[in-house]
Amino acid sequence: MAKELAKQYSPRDVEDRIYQFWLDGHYFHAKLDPDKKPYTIVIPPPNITGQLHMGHALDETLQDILIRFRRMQGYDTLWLPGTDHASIATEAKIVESMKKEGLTKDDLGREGFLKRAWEWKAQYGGRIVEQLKKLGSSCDWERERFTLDEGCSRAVREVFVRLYEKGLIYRGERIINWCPHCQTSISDAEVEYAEKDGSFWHVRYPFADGSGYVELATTRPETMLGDTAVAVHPDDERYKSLVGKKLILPLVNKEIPLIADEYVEMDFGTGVVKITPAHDPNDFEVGLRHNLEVINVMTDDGHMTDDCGKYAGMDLYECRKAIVKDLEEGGYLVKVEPMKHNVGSCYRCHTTVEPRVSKQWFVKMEPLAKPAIDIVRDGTVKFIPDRMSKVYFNWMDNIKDWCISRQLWWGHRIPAWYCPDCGELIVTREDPNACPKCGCQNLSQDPDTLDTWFSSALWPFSTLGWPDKTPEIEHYYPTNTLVTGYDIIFFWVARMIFSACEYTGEQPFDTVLIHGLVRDAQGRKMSKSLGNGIDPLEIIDKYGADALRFALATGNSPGNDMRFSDEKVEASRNFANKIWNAARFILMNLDENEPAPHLPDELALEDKWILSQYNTVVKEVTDNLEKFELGMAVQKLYDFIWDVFCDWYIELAKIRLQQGGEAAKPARAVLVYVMSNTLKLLHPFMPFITEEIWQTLPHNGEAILVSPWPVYDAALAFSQEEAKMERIMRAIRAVRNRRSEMNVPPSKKAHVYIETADEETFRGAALFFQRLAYASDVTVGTSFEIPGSVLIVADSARLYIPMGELVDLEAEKTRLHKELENTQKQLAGVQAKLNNEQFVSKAPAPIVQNQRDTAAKLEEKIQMLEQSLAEMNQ
RNA sequence: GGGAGCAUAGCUCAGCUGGGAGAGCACCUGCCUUACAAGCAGGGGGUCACAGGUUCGAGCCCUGUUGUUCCCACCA
Repeated sequence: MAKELAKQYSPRDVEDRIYQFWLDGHYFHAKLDPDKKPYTIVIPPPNITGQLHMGHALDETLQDILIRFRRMQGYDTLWLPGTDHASIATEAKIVESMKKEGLTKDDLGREGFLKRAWEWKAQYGGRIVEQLKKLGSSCDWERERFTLDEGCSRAVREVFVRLYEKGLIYRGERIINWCPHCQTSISDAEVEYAEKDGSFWHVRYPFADGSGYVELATTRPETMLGDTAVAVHPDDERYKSLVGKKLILPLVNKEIPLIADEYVEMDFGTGVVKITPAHDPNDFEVGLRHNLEVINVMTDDGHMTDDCGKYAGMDLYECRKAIVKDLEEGGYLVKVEPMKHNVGSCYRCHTTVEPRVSKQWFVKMEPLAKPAIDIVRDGTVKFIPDRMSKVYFNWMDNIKDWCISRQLWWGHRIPAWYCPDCGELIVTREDPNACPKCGCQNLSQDPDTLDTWFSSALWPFSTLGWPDKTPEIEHYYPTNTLVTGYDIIFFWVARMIFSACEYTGEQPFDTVLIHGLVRDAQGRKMSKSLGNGIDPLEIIDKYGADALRFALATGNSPGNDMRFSDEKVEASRNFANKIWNAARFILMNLDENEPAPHLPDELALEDKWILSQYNTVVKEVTDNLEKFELGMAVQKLYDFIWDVFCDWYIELAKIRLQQGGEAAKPARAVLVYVMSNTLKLLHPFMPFITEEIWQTLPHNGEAILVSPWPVYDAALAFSQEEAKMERIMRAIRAVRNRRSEMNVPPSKKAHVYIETADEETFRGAALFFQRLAYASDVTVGTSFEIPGSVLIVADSARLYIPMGELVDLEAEKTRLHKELENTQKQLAGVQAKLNNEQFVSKAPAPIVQNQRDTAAKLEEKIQMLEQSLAEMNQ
């Protein structure tokens, strides 16, 4: 009985059903089986504010491929999913939604705000998770985590306290990056620099004693209100004698000193720099060296402070204009030059960040960085591709202290309390009731929260129960592979590595698989502002998740960006359809009681050939996957399934299938065997369609995703049969080729005479020629003389096809001459190599042998061509 | 200023430890050959950016040049 399948594969009818089937079977759930080797991946937790984009799609696809592969190989696999609370992004969203109701954070208060945030999380935080499922991600949803859940929060607290106790966390006034829009400090890593057009204002600062002035230049005139010195280089002859004199700060009319500091570059501009310790990192350092006053002129939301006189309350850019105008009117402005300079902006909201002195919490990085550098240098943690470790080293070698406090409410609150009476600072694992020093009970907790990345840094172990020694930590930690994009090596990967070294004493994972960005068809970064983003969900809807996954995996190599286009998905969709139809064909031909895949005792030549080819694919694909060469693995499967299995084997199998009876049995068995095992190899890449088809085919076991991964089988290596089959295939291609060149329609069949020394092989292949080379009849012999026939010379046979009226003897001669010449040229090339003493003695034996074989084939062909030409001339 | 990637067919890109120059799309020719026209068969098309070097042999390794993209640092 033939089972009926639709002519075209329809992912929509399959995917949700199959996914539910997997969920119902709890196949994704890690069983914590101590007898099995674990394989663990922790997901890069997407933001709860996130919408699935192509970057996620790629990231998830790669992880799912690895997890499914290892699961089938028999590992106890855990793919641990979860989401990130995304402090800045989420808080911004909540504030935004409150704004619509005319509410501010202060209106609601901290508690009210947090309540609202948790409500928002409950409503929308799961959206991204549902979207991940559409991709087919086989995460262990029963272990889903959230960076702000109880366990992760406990880990955060533990780490904070430990670092504090160790003296690696400190609080201090430092210059930090301030985002006036998000109204919080951000870390150095969170600033993006871009070159922008600006102006260079040249200004005169007069000496207090009226003895002239110095000229300096600035790109940010508004900061001059916070100037507390002007600096020159100590060796600068122009100014040496003037150092120590007082200058009048224009507009402010305050005296500031002219100081000497090596930081100043003599050759740049006028060699004079205004020093604003509160608003420039370098100036801050200068200020420390010279004990200068630090005057903050900017408010949290980017306006001038009340101390700024007439400029107070202006927004920075308003103020800049006003100051420039006043400088001009006061005769201080010398000139304005256009200038390109790098401006930092907030990675979340892209507002220009302002350097600003502020009291913040920092992690002392140097002691933490060292072990983290070593563990990568000694290979315990490997980056793929390797060059990414250079990016890592570069950052770690020049690491600066990490500003971890944020002036936000949504996040892990800093576990520090201040005593109003004695000023004691209390940092503890349990919330304190009273000051341990003076007993005061009126403690106040630090209002700040921690950088989101502080909790993400602990993700590989906080999710497994750390700091407790849970069975999960024991079994699944250290995890194995981390898959992520190169854009977050600093934010996340580096911080996980040093965190793991410090707190767990082990690497968080052994391999970091880095992928690139998914760009649009023109190679542009996908972005909201450009509106060129491609929605993975729309692609899934249109082409299916398998097609999307396949498109993302194909031609993708570690660390490199890739372009995404509809054409690519279409090609993948077509491939899915090809597989679907191959399955449909096989099913059409199966007996009602076809047994599960097994190999018959009697195998035909073509059976051995396909099994041998399949066997090679098993080996290579497994090998590729183990080496994280996913793009290569997928390419091999594509080629094998389409070009080898479908285009040749299925066509050859049709012969016996149509004969029916006993002849059909082994063909059916081999079809089912190769098909279902190839589906297994393809399953990590295209999970839905492979499961769907596998379930329809005769099979053992519950589901393909938990079926054993195929292994290389020496018993299936049939090299002689492969060689024989190749010979036949070459002859068939040669016939097709000739007929095509002569524009003979397929409907015009013709008798084919095969003249060969290897009669046995070709006699056995007679039906192949009928089926695949448009032969009406096939006669095999050692010598023929067929007048008025087309002559085709393959390397091991001459084929005559009588086609009377179509044959132009002279044209045939010319063609054969040309072919002879070409073949002779080829042979000459090969022989040149073989005659080279150096080549023969130095090249590896298999390479030399290969050249000898090629020469033999060419010689054989030349001989046949010459013979043919001689016969034609008679 | 420092570092990295990329440059292969008209387009997009594979090419793993050096030995066959490849795929998809596009193009041309012929086919509805009952699994698949989302298909089948055949075809054209490349100085592997340029110049040197190492090697029996280089798209691949080394040096330099050009073009291009990115990352880091940052001179006000």
